[in-house]
Amino acid sequence: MRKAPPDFRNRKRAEGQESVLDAIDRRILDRLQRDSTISNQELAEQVGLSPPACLKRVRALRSAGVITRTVAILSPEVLGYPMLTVARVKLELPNEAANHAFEARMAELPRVVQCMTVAGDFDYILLIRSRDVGHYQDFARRVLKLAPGIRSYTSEIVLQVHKATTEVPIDPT
Amino acid sequence: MRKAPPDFRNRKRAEGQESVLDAIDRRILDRLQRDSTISNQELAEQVGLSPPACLKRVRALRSAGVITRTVAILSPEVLGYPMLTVARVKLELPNEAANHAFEARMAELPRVVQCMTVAGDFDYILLIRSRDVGHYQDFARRVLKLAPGIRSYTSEIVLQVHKATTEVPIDPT
DNA sequence: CGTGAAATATGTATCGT
DNA sequence: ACGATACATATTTCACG
Repeated sequence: MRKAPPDFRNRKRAEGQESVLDAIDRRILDRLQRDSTISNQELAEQVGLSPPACLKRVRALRSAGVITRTVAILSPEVLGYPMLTVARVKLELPNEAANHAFEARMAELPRVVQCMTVAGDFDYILLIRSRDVGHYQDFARRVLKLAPGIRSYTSEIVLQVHKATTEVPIDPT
Repeated sequence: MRKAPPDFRNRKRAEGQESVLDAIDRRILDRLQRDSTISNQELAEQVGLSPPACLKRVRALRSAGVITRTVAILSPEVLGYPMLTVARVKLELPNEAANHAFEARMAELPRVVQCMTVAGDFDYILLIRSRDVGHYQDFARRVLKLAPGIRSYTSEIVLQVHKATTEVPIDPT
């Protein structure tokens, strides 16, 4: 009972095709993931299409889920969250209920910007935004120490972010 | 001979003020970091301003560096990069030249989506996008094993991304 | 997919508070 | 200094070939 669009346009697929995106689609995506403030006119010109044709493709790319969303990226520093920490969490028991509870908790905390499971230790890796060290310590105590089913955790303070891109490789690199 | 706006509007600052953003600015940022496809008209209505006044604020927020950029977020899965890996790298000698060379190398590799230095071990943490396990192994051999000055590295395969937001906390949480 | 026209949004100027 | 109204310009978007 799936309802989402199963694939992108009626291009050749199901043949083990690697991608259903043609060169123009890739150029559109390349531009938009760098800067989506450009007008559709400008974009159309850059990719060699008329504005309506370009717009149709962008909309198709959206509804197909290739473009998941379009957002403004804000400066954490200016907004008072200059600190970034990588935390690793180990649960007591990796059972379904405990995992789900933990993930739901992380989902609702704005300071947790990333939460993922990694192979090997049945661990979570978190990226956490904080105002300062005290603010982080507060978070660690409130959320990590007291959270149900947490066995242990480690924190690593990020000294410098050298690269943090939202871009996904497009060309067959 | 400065030309860029030295600070954000002529609000009260230099008084050790924590922030120069008022409630309306925060509402603008809140909307735009969730979805920047809304028109300025719609945004203006939502924040209770006239379209020109709203536009002026958005532009000011941009040139002040509060909004750093506006981008389309693409689906790594659809684009053929479903795999995410966290790598930790330890350099032989944490000298200036080696660090800079490594950071420059990471900056130019599209598959490296994040690169940061963490306290404690003078280490790097990388987040790497790959097509599959073989593709990552290839990367690890070419980039991590053979990179000059690398002492050791570990890789952790991300099984599931539960949360990955580009949003920064706005309200005084 | 392109062209042309209608609908809509953006951007500017000016005035008022 | 900031916002609102009104007007001009530009872009988005629809219908059609």
